[in-house]
Amino acid sequence: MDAIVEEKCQVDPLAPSPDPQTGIASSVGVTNNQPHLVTATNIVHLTLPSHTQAQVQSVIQPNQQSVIQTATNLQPMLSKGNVILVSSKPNSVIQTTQGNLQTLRVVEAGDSDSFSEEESPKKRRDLLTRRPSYRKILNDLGGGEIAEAKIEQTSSDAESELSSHSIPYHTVLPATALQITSGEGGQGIQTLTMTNATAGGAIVQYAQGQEFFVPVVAQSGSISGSGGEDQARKREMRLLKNREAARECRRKKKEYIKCLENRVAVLENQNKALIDELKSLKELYCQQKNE
DNA sequence: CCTTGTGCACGTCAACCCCA
DNA sequence: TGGGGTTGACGTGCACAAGG
Repeated sequence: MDAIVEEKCQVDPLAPSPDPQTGIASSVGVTNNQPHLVTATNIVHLTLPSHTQAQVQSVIQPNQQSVIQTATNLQPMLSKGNVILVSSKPNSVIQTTQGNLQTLRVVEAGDSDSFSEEESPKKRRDLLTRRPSYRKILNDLGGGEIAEAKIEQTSSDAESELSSHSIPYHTVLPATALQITSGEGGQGIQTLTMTNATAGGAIVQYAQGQEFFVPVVAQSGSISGSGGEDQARKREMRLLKNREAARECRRKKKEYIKCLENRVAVLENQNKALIDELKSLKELYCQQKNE
């Protein structure tokens, strides 16, 4: 049975510069027995040769110590000689619910992602002071493709509606809501809601939050094209895109906050485990001292 | 049942950033 | 350097719970 490492939050959003090059895929590996690492959207699968399965919650950060937290004891997986590369930071921890801190041999994961002294001051300052956008964070998380594809599709929908007019010009949308059918046998009836009806047209919104812009129909059947109306149309397009962008931004922000909360939980557990370990080491030390 | 407070999602504006 | 993307700020509407 393979061990599965599930990444809930791979990159610390507060890290100065979550370099895409230092993502989990490039920073985790095992040299012995050639385990297999696969990254998918938000999930990292770490396949190890051992016959164990572990659910792992981890926070792996490019410039900080990293934590891998498991629900089961990882001891059988991490046989002697295995190496986990956790970014370039030493002192990373694998923590289990049993409180077992796994001993790791941490090696350098390469210098390409490290902060070289020769880094240009400007770039360096940027990396230190600017918080990355949610987009970058999500890209680093690996989920950005979906979000971006959605945006792209939505905006291209709007543009293609404007340019190619896949909705016939003579289509009249008299109500504020109507239904269309799609699919076979009339399955998938969708409700269209018209919002923001203006002189330039109306935004038509249907089920799952997707929208497109329907230009107003002139008597002649052509899109009204005077300068003022063109301005209005451009404005509607801008508003539509910004509306969609704001929605996406909020979604990313929520994800970002979840990520932070997740990290807090993991770090709290790590802290607790380290305190326990320190305590037990102290006790051990005292015992040996008294002998 | 009505009012009030709270949380959430949304739309819009404006400032900033990035890239061609 | 202009256009477009991103995101903080602000206002609004809606849903829901609590209290009178």
